[in-house]
Amino acid sequence: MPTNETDGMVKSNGAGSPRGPVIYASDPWLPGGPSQKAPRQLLNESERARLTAISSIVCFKKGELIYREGDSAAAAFNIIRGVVTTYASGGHIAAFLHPGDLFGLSEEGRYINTAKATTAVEAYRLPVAPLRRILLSDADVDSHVIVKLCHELRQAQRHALLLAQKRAAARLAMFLNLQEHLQAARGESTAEIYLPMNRSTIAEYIGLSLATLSRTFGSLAARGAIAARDLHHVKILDRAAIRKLASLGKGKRGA
Amino acid sequence: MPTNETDGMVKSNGAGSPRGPVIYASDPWLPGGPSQKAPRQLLNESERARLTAISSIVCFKKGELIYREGDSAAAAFNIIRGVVTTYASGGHIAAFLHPGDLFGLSEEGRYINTAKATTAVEAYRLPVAPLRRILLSDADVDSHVIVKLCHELRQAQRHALLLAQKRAAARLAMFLNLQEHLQAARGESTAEIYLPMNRSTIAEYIGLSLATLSRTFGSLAARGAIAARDLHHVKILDRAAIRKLASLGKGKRGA
DNA sequence: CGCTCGCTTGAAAAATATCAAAATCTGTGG
DNA sequence: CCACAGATTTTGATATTTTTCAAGCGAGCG
Repeated sequence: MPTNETDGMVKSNGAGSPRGPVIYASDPWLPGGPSQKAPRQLLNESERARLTAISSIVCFKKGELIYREGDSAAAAFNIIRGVVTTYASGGHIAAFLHPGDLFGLSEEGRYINTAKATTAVEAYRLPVAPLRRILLSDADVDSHVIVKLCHELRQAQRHALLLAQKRAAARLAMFLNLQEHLQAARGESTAEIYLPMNRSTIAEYIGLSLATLSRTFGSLAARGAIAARDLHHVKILDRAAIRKLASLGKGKRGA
Repeated sequence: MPTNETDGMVKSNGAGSPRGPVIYASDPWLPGGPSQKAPRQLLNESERARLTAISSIVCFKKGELIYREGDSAAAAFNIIRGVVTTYASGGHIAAFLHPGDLFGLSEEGRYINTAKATTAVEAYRLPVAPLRRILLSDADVDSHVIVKLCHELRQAQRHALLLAQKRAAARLAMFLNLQEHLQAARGESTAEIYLPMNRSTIAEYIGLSLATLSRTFGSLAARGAIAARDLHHVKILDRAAIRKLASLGKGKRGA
């Protein structure tokens, strides 16, 4: 068994299941506070129906490996519920994926990164062969893929922007902003920021040591900028402070 | 005059000019040393002819601003000669663009970043209106755009990977590797790495202060890992050392 | 010639990494 | 529901690294 990519428990795609694959893409980076603007669903009914026909639903337990870099890519996934983390070669974290996100795509024959379930995950599993047939035959889906890629590109660029910050507090502030905007883009409440991943995962994502990240959380809380209900729920108390940290690294440098 | 986007000197698109727009995309991240594998041209003759028909050739002087974030996007560009640097909002550097690269695209109505000529630049200028017509009418070009976007996405992810490194030497080593691979992908010689941008630009790109970057260059040279012919030409002497630095941050941590 | 701009170098200060121990959380089994 | 074991997170002390501020150097240019 070269991969455990099929290890996820398979549920029948029957009654009571969601209505079919959903792909969201919208620009979550609106200036100012997060907006509740509804995300844009990229697939129309007919496209969704065709994708549903070839898909099954799989579940992964928290922490479970979904696929490993280099495994031959048998399927792509579309998240229904939960959060997935992808790791680039070298062990660094490439992205956090949420419901509506698509992953396991954009490789040629083999997966180019490793995917792990950060929380319990439920997802559509889309076998590549039929998926490719659909993509090739439908020009509309093609253009949706373009939109999705632009979306991911912006994400990656924001990640780079975050990592280019020199101060730990600036990185964490940008990270929190990012999560909040993504939440808003998904149509979820932004009363509180939900951080499904654990501290070491965040530390890796924003390029800090675990100890420094912990201290930085503490320092922001001590300053009254944020309040942590528990390890996975943070509230921004002083938005101006967070924004200032995030925008130009503690506001020392002139704009 | 809301934008100087048309300030570049316009050359007649006549005899002696290159044969038409060229878009390259290939995976420059082949393991091991750089390869001389030829880059893949994405456009066929007919596509190129149609793009040529709507394009003019423009030139920009070294340091000249090509367009600014927020300007209304009148045209995209395809580089013939020279290097362009794009700046994300906040002044951070998003990417370095080379001949065969396309930029000024993937915005909606307005440019989302700022582009500046890092060296003297010659480029095809593709007005958006006719360009859009071509893209909409041609499914093939569509799929080429997808390939190109995947390419840019990988680039951005590598940039993030680079920035996630904690030690300055590791970042610089990754940067040099990256430039070398890109050179190889473009079919240029890799006897020497050409760095068209100045030191502060590199410093921004890899998220270090100018002083630290300078010291790190010096330190790598002192260790015999690299040799700098001048500020824009570097040779890797000890490839193993560079690779070790680039792969796991000085090799302290187990794989 | 004197200028500015870009790069290097120096010294001190600040920030972060590292190593290690204590505290807290999570999930499991009784 | 409680107690326990293992994993995760916080906190502490110290060592490195990087930033910062400032001064020098050199090339290109008016």
